[in-house]
Amino acid sequence: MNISDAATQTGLPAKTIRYYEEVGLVTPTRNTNGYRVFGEAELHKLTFLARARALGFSIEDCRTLLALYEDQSRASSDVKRIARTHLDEIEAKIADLIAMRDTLSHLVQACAGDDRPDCPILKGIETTSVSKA
Amino acid sequence: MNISDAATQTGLPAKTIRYYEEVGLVTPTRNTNGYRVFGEAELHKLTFLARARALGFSIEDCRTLLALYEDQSRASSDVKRIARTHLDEIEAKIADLIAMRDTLSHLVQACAGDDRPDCPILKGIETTSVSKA
DNA sequence: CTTGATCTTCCAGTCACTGGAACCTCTATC
DNA sequence: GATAGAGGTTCCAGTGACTGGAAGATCAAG
Repeated sequence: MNISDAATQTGLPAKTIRYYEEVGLVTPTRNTNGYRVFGEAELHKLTFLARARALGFSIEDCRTLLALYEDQSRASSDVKRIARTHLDEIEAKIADLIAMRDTLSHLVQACAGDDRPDCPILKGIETTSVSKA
Repeated sequence: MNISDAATQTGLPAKTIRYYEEVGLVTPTRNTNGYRVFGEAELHKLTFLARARALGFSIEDCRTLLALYEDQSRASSDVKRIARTHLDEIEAKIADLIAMRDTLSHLVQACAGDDRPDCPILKGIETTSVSKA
């Protein structure tokens, strides 16, 4: 299986797959012509990576998760710790974004949005701070 | 006022202030010794930038907002359009993160997190996809 | 044999900083 | 005047995770 088929199968761009090889996440074999060949195992890994990335795990987290995924004697606590940490980061980001959204949506609502120069948004940016929870 | 005072006043790192000058957002004058000098106006701009960045506006958005902020004949609709677009992006990010969080928190809850290798998180990454709203 | 699609590598750019090196300037103390 | 330390300057490189594009090899079809 060539790279474009692997891309189609996994939903990842070919460029991204090459990048994953570059950083050592996958190691497809090579044909005599130099083309990458993706077998079952590599395809499986790529799918795993695509899903883990979609869940927001960093490349380094993915590297660790992939190692645990392949290690039949892993402890599930190792996986859970990584996931929990990541979950906390996601929660923190959500909280940040919600604070931003709340502040900004108030400002947007207060702005007439017409031809006049008077603008509560600009005034708000001048004076309002985003209050983190 | 030197850069470290400006940094203290605005809450921005000195490095960041230098960067803002590099990209043309502020233009402090210079002392005979080459040190940057920040007056009222530049300090005001830096504060505005710090707040706008805290609201998640990009540097390019900040550039536009700053121009509008300084333009006494601006139309508030120009500002509102930028803010609304940004607000939509924030909403989209929140939705993405919430989808991630929901998927991931289910997996974390399902995982025993002990010494055994059986791990619903890894299984979940294998099979679950993040469902966007 | 030619065309066009697909593959390869390599380099540069993205965004908004951040770290660090090398060097200059100011202020205070001896 | 020498010196130490704090603070300023520039410039270069790195971050994360790709992404775009150039230049060139290879393949499949007609």
